[in-house]
Amino acid sequence: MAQGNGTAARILAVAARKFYERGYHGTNMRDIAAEVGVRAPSMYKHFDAKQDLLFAIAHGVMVDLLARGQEAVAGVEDPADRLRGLIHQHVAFHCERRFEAKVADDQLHALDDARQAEVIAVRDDYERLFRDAVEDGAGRGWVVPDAAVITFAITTMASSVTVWYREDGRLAPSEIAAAYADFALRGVRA
Amino acid sequence: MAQGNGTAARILAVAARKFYERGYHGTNMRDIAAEVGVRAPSMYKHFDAKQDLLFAIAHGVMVDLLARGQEAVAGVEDPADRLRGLIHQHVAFHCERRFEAKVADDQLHALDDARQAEVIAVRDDYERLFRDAVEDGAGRGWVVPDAAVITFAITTMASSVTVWYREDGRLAPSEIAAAYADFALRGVRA
DNA sequence: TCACAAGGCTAACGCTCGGTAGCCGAAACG
DNA sequence: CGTTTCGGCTACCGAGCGTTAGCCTTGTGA
Repeated sequence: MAQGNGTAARILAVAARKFYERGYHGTNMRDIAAEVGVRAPSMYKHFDAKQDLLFAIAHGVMVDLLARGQEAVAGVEDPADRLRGLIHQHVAFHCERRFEAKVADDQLHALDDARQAEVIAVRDDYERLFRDAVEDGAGRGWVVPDAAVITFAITTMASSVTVWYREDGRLAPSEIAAAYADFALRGVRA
Repeated sequence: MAQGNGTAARILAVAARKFYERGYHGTNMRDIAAEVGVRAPSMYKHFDAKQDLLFAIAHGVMVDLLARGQEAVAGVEDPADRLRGLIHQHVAFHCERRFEAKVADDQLHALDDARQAEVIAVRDDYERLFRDAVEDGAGRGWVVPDAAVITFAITTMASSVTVWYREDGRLAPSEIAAAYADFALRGVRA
């Protein structure tokens, strides 16, 4: 989420959690406002429409995710190292920002076509980081029956931490990330 | 979906696809009715409330899934064979009934507590089939840092076909199922 | 000091939604 | 052959929704 404790940032933080819990259409502006500590009309001083909240959340988290993914692979040659770094970063990120991340995964259908396409374009760039690593690996003898299928399997599996991760849970994000990375890498390497 | 071409069955089939595409709260009764070829009030001759549609879809698909899972492991001793059979059946099922299956995964929040609990109870029984296989495997030297985490990773990954599988696609359900099962089994075995 | 911008508030609008009331034709059944 | 059931329909209701209008207080800068 955008930094800061300003009202706009708090609105986005609350909206992300509500959209995560009940979906975009299952959440109303009055509920968000109440939890922010404000009345619904006041939110329109910060955002023009409810859909802008969803777009800000989904687009913002995808842009951050892409940037972190690009950092993770920068200068790394070996595809196994690249894939491991990507998975590790992906899982840790999805633990720490699980509300926004899951909203960006599941609630895009509520955006109009143009904005949905804008978010998806960023997501496609991000997924390409994974697919490139998998395809490079396939060229070096990994077991990859279908690069798209395997790539999607890995990212989906790694995203699933958004469902169950808890800050006060038994496992730290980096432990979970390591477990997933190990699992996936064993899965593709002969 | 329940068999038959009766109006009730057609309502459920359309509702499942609409809930899949736009979510429960993003779908209205008039839209479902229009696609069934009927007016909204007529649907109340078959179901008492909108939520009953969601429950019928989610509970129905989970009950069927559990039954098929139990068949898949019946009489199979080796945990690797059991896990492979479970994944194979899970993936094929999620291809063939992707609308209902994804609705049962993602839309439970829209059910009241009692019905949500009822669906979750069936889902828990189903997941236990997988966890038992993973734990048995862990007892035989598989690489399982955390049985719950690995089990959830496998089922989530295998469920993800609901997002992209197409009936007219390049890969048949059983091919996809085999790819996932291979990947997962390599992931857990030393 | 005073104008203005920022950011709260209350009141309320117009629309959409899930659901109900009640009518009607056709099929099933005694 | 009459009657009941089934499953459509139209008309409509009441609630809740996103959003707007317009007012007021507070802080800021000329």
